[in-house]
Amino acid sequence: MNLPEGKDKFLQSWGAFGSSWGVNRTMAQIHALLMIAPQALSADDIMEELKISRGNANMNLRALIDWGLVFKELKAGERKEFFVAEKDMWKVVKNIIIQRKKKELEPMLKVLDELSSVEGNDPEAEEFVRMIKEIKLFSSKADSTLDTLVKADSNWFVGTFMKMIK
Amino acid sequence: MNLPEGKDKFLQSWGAFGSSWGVNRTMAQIHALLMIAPQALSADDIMEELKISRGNANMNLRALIDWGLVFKELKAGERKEFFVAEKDMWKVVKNIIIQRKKKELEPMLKVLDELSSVEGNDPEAEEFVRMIKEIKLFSSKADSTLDTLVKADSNWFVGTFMKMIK
DNA sequence: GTGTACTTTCAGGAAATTTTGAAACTATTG
DNA sequence: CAATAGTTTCAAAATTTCCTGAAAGTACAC
Repeated sequence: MNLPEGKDKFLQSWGAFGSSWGVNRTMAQIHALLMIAPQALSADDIMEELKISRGNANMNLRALIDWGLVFKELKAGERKEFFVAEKDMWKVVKNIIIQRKKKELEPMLKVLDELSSVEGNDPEAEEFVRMIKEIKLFSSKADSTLDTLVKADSNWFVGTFMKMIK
Repeated sequence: MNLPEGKDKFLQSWGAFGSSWGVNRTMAQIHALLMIAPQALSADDIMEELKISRGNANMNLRALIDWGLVFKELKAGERKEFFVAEKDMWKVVKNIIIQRKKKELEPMLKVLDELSSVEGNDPEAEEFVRMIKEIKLFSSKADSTLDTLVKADSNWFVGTFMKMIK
């Protein structure tokens, strides 16, 4: 396979992959594009490669920066901004975990907490509270596990973890 | 908080949570409703509680059954079908992992494999292949880790895992 | 074999999400 | 400080995804 074909296939696949995980297609594609780029790209480069508007490029780049997956890079003598992606996969995944934990898991835990105080002694209320507590227990465990994972370092993960859990 | 309020809040939150993870809102809500139900519900019960159409209820119920998160239950003397959710959270998560691994992670791995054979010796092609290989390595590790996790049992996860990885 | 009770399907409509593009904004240059 | 180069914003349009409802399908009962 040659480069343009491969590149295109990667951009498509990464976009679709993101899509099915609740990340908008374009954001995933910009990320993909920057990950495989040998140097920093400008907004115009990205607009051209992905055939997207300036507004779209700008908004998704900012989101990627928020997530810690992309950085601005200023080139001496150039007025425009350039962008580079974090290329260490362990850091990429770590940042994604941190963000999604904060934006999705933690708010859910808070809701579950509130819900476990539902009153009532009919079977419906009892089952509700029982199940909420089971979900909460599980989610808290997942939350702490992710905390630990995020603190651990890359080598540990790729090297030791798999053997450990065998 | 009383039951109807709590129930509503849970259905809303679980729907939104699903949504942000690429699961359609209604599917997540049906799942939520069945998880907290003390007994099996019929399609009509679900339609009424969630104010959705028969078609919608039916399609999402089938998807949930596919995912191993919901089962049909036939009641003696009743012609209609009833539905119950898997209530063991560990099994719920395990089934979700199995399905998403199969439907999303594994196809991605296949694509990455094809892409790592891209030809070319300019810096762009070299960086492309280098990065694809890094992503593939990481993804394979994640894939095997999930395999191991799925084989492990609930007690092991909730009990030992956390201490182990500290 | 006909009626009845229920389930499934899917084309078209509705809703949610994403994208565009042009105007407003900001910063740098001469 | 005016001109230029670039970035950001956001209302409206485009697209994608989801839902509805009616028709077709299935299965049991009589």
